[in-house]
This record gives sequence, C-alpha cells and structure tokens, in this order.
Amino acid sequence: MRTYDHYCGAARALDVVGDRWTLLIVRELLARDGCRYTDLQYGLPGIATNLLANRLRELEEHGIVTREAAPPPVATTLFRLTERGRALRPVLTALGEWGAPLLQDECGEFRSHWLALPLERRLRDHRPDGPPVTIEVRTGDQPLLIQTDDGGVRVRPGTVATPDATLTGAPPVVLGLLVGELDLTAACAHGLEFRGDPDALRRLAPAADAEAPSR
Amino acid sequence: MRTYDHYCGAARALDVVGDRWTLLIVRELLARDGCRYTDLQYGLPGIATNLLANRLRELEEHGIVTREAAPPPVATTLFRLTERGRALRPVLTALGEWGAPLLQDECGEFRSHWLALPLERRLRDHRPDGPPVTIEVRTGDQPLLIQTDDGGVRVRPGTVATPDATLTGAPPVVLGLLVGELDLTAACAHGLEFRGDPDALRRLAPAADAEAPSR
DNA sequence: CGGCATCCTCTTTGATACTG
DNA sequence: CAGTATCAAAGAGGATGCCG
Repeated sequence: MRTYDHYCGAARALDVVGDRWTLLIVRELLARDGCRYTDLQYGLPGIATNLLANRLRELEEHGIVTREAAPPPVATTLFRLTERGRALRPVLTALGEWGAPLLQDECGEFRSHWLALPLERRLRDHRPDGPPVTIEVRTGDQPLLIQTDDGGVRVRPGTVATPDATLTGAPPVVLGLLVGELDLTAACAHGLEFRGDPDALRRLAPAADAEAPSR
Repeated sequence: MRTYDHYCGAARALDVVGDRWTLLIVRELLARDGCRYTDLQYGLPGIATNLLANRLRELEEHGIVTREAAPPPVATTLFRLTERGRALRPVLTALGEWGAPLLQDECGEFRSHWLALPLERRLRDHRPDGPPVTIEVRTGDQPLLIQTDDGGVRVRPGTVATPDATLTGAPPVVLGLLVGELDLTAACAHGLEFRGDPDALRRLAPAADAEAPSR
C-alpha cells in the first residue's frame, strides 16, 4: 500500500492494515489462532490465493503474524498472531459493532467461527460463581462451543458429549437470540431449535430471557 | 468497493468504510464537523479530487455524511456526519491507539487538528470541580485549544486571548508531553516552549507531571 | 495435499487539467 | 468553491501451473 504519510495514529495504522482483506485475515487469526494456509482460505471466501500469500508476507514483515513449522504429527505451516497482532482486537470489535446493524437476514457466505469475536465481546457470565456451563451452537458449517470463562465466555469450534444446551438454527436467528434482539420464544418462532436447559442460556444472555419453548 | 459478502459485522463494516481514504475522511469530519470540500482537501493531503468527490457521494448514499447548503453569510456546501457517521468514532480511536506506536519522530504531513481525537480520548480533567482551564497548543499549521469539558476535554482549532498555558513545539514533542511519554522537563529539552501555569497542564496530563522549566 | 508463483484481465487509484 | 474529465499506473480477481 502506498503510505498516506500523515502524522496521525489512525493513518499510520491504515498504512499497515488498511489494504483490502488485511483486517479480515486478522479476524480469522483472532477467532482461530494457529491456522494453516488452507484454513485461512476457507475462512476467507472470495480471496485470491496470491493475494493471501502477499498479505501474509506483509503481515509477517510488520510483526503482526508469525509463521511456524508445526512438528511432524501435523507437519504443516501454522500462522499465528503476535502480541502486536492480538492488539488489533479492539479494531475488529469496533468495526464489528458498527457493522452489526448491517447484518440483515440474508446471509451471504458464512462460517460459524465468525461468531466468536462478537459473542466473546457481548456475552457475560452473570453467575460467575456457579458451575461452568457449555452451550453448543449448530449453525452454518461447523459446531461451536460457548463456555463460561472467568466472568466472560470463550467461544471455539468443537462439540462436547453433553452440553448444557444446544442451539440449532440459521445464523441470523442464533445471533439474534444470543445478542438479545430476539427472546427464546421469538427465536423458536423463527425456526430455532432449542434443547437442554434454558437457564444455561439465561445465565449468559439474559436479554434473551423468556419462557422455555412449549415442548 | 466490491463486497466481501461475508455474514460478519466487521466484513459488513469494511464493505462500507473499507475503501482507501474513506476512514480518513470520517476522521476529518470527527475532528472538525461541518467542513467545506476544500477544508477536506486541506485535511487530507495526497487525496485526488475525483476520489474525494466519489467517496463523499458514497458516504452520503450510506447515510454517514450529509451535504448541507449553508445560509448566505457562508454560502457554501458543508459536509457533516450523521449520527451513524459519528458512531464510527470508536473505530477511529481503536485504529489511532493501535497506530500510536508507529508515530516516530519523523512527521510527514501534519495538520494540528489531527490531534483532536487522540487528545479527547486520552486527556481527562482530574479536578472537574475546579474552574475551567484552557490550554493553547501551537504546533503544525494552526493553533489548537484544549478546554476542560465535563470531566474530559474538548479540542478544537482556535486561539484565545489569555490561555492558562501555551505549548509551542514540534508535533512529536507536544504529543509526547500530552500523552505522558515525556515529562515537562524532557519535553523542554526536546525544544518545547512552555508558557503559563504548569498546574493547568498537570490537571489534564498528570503523567507529564514535573517541575516547571527553569525560566 | 499444502503453499504458494505466474500470467492475464479488469477495476481502482493517482495525477493533472479543466469547468459552471 | 466544488467539483468533472481524462489518462496512465497500480492493485485486485481468476485461472492455472509448479514443487516438496
């Protein structure tokens, strides 16, 4: 990128991460650190492969990403964020908050791990002294786990044998429920399937508070 | 901009404000709302005029900027941010914070009003019940006023007859002093000229705490 | 298969000149 | 003052090839 050459923090930041796709690559690594090249391609539908390679090189040169040869069991290159790279999280969350109203009901491309950042930002454990709780979310391509973690939550891809609750539905409904735009009744009316303990959900997303569905 | 078409808040935000120059135009309007076209050109050194015109049209279409015909005394078009546009401030401040370490001693282009956002974010009035205080900053192109305002500060271009203090010096030194990287002694050693009441400065930037310079 | 590099086309940006 | 018009240069997108 051509530099703006402005003596201004925001402009200097955009000199480094203002190129097309760059911040979305950081989004990927924030949601799932330690990605292979192909994981990144999968999480960035639409990116051209030469562009991904170029951006990764630039991010490495700027000290935002490191490339690490994984030991034999995996035997592949893993891309990780540096501390400086993780420091971009507030930029991504600010963008995500501002863009949230633009998430209409039409999905476009979707990967379930894209929910990780907004959910970790917006969900809180409202009974942090209670026993840990795990909610499994089935939406989009891969199941996701939401787990209580020190007053907040951790979100990561995966499944577990006996989650406290399981949410299944289209991304807009799942997201609407978890961020409190829909209550459980309304979400079920929009096709959400809920199994397990409504209290587990209430504990994390009290704005979604409602009676359990009639089943 | 071609859309990323990702069902993700950050990607949707970048669909709208991810183009080159776009966020810097918003920076200009956050620092000095109600700008003329030529003010924007002045505050965005390096932008091509056709690009500025295009971006302003796009920002208008997205409901971020409004164009307003000012009444006869001014008789010109004023560009302003909408509420939705002002909601981008957290994005700009997050970028500015991340980019702050990239502000080396070499300036490049500089406009003093670029200090407004970082200073409003970082300075606090630590004696909010005291009488109001005004500091005049002379760095770069135009003088700037820092005024206490409800526990924080307001920064705007201008001068005043009798400021409580006046800071004159190169942008890196002024900025270093105000954000607490330099104390007053160190700043003076780097060419800062300070006049007035050191307590006024201490009240806003206590990290810059130090004895008054020996003069 | 994972991780790119090359080639080509198309779009966006930049620089400058000109206009109501 | 607030843009449009024009043209060259850079960047992005897409397909394919290469190599361990």
